[in-house]
Amino acid sequence: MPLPVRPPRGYRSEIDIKLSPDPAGPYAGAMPTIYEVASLAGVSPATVSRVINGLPVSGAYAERVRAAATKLNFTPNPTARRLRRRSSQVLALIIPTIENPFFTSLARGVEDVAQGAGYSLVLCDSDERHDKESTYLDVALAEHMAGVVLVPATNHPRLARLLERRTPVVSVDRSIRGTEVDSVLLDNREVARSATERLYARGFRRVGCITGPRETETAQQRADGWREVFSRHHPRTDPERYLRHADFRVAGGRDAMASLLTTRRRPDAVVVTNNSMTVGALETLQRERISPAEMGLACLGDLPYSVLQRAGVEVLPLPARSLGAAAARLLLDRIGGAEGPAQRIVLPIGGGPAIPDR
Amino acid sequence: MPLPVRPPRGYRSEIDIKLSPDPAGPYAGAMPTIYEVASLAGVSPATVSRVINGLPVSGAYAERVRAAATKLNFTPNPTARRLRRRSSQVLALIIPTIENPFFTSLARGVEDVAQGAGYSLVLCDSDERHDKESTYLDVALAEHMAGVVLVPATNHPRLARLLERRTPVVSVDRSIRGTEVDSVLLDNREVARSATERLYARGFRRVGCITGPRETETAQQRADGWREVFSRHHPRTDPERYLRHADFRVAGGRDAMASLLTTRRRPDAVVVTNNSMTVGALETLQRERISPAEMGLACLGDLPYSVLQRAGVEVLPLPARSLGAAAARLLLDRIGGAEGPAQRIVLPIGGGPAIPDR
DNA sequence: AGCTTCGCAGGAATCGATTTCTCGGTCAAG
DNA sequence: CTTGACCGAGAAATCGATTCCTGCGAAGCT
Repeated sequence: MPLPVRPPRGYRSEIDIKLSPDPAGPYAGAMPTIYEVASLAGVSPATVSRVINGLPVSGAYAERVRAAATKLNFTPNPTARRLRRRSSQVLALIIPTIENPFFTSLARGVEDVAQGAGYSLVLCDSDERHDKESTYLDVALAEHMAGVVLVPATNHPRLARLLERRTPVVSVDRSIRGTEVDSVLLDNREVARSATERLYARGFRRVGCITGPRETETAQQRADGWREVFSRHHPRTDPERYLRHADFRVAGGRDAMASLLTTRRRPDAVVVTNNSMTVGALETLQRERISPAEMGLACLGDLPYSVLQRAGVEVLPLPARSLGAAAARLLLDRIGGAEGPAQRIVLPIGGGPAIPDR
Repeated sequence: MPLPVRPPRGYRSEIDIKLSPDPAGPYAGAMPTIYEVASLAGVSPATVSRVINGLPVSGAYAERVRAAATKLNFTPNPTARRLRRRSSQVLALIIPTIENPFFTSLARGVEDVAQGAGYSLVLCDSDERHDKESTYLDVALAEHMAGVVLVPATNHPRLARLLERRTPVVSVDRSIRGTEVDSVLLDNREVARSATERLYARGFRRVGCITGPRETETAQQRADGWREVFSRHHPRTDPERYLRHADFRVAGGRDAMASLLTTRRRPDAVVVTNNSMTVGALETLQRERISPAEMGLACLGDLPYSVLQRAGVEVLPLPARSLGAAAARLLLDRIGGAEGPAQRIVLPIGGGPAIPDR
């Protein structure tokens, strides 16, 4: 039985023909390689590789290889494999902040699916910054990641190089303009509409809105949904008087609410378009000793531990986990070779399955 | 000027001597390699490597290489580098759940430091499960990660193989028994003591305690701190009557509080040893319509957005971010080759710098 | 001037797996 | 019985960077 060309690592064969382990060497405790498995099984490394990857190998050989691999507790070195294959079993997930539970839920959704399909996940926090986002996209490229799930921090993430290399990218929660990329989104307009309706249904007379930055798509869509219902109730009032743009953070919500309170004929209820800003809005209300009856609040998105509910806030949970799961499934499809134009999946907001299970 | 031995990828040189780009080939859009840089600079790949890694190279050559690298926008392929060097610039952070803000803050702390030192971070969620934790540890091993920051899900994480390979591991928040591993911990006993004292200071007469699982070290230590103060106030009472073990989750806190309420001569205040259980405890109290004055609560750890504070809970914030940062610094020291016995860093709870800055 | 030393760049081996190519052997058809 | 197709395993190239080793040339020393 011929030995592999290269002596297995940790063995010396230059002068001694007899191969002997070198336990004092720098490789003590290292993982076995395919060469060691091949040598133990009395086959070539190529055959071991074939067995591992399920390529046709005659039964007897396959059995010997499997036995040897088990005995040595062999795991293929993912780095070597990645170098050769030019691809890996790793996905990147880039979120704007790990500290908002909405995104951690989304991350769970992605992870569940990735995990189930044998992929690892690298979680990256772009901190809502274009530069950090770009850096992580470069990392994904350099690391030959199999795909990227991206919650874009800006309207124009730097995807060009990634797409050139045909690395699948799926955007979640926010879409990307001008680039053909799959996306999984919420029906933001509908959620906002529904939140506004609920406040009117509860008897409030004039419902204002606090939304996110002007240039952010989700913020606009949610404001649009509110505006639609508002205008129906107050056809002769300019809705913009009752709309505030903030930054999707606690402090922004705080200030926006303070500003709304000073409005002439101020609103008696407010739709706040994300969870963090609602916390800020609540803070202002509590500071001003304004009760939930005097000023109704609706919040798009949830905060765990029912904080908001307890304060009398009308909460419209968003399916963050489903969003992540759907994005991951779409990404895996593309990685699996699915062709066709970029898809745009809009999740129903009422709960229910994200996309049909397979 | 001799050409490199291997023709650069994407070029053919078998029949034509003239090297010409092959834009239709499968490598369109691929990243440049060190061979291409070498060829453009008219030097050997070895020299390019030296320049990139800051090894001594004469000025003129170095300049040519740098120019070529810049022109081609060259980034060394981390996979190839990792294979050769048998190590990477990636850290793993394994936390029990991404959905507890305590751990996301901790993650931020780790990330800040890692990022600053040029390391990437892979965030893994063990879901408090031994098997998932083991899997991630195996991944860290196989991926040649530079080090691991671990919040152990169990008392005996399977670190053996990682340590054999001399991969540095730092445990955070919870320590590991019987294994020589650096750890960064909180003074759990002191935090609990302090929380208990505060409730007595506020005038409560009998302070009970809800802590985590019996076999969890942090749960024990925190219970010990409470027990110490309790026994000082009630020398002739068996503290165990006023102690409940739950599971560190919301439901556990809910049930434990319900159980405490039925105690003969029930407590008029309770120290709850983590944030999630406090939410559960609050739920029970609100369901029973028991006011904050009737039943005081203290919580070890924070929940963002001041939920707890608003409910009259005495909150003792824990320095999660510092914990993560300190762990990361310790890990980077070890990666940098720091020798010596395993360290055990206990952070002060009052805030202030985690460990002296350098 | 001759010899050693030293610095520095190139050649080639190397990391560990995958994959193409090659070739010996088997079987079927002529 | 010979020849061609085919199957399957081994040999070797390959992925892209690092690093050991060799050797050239310049500088220093006697």
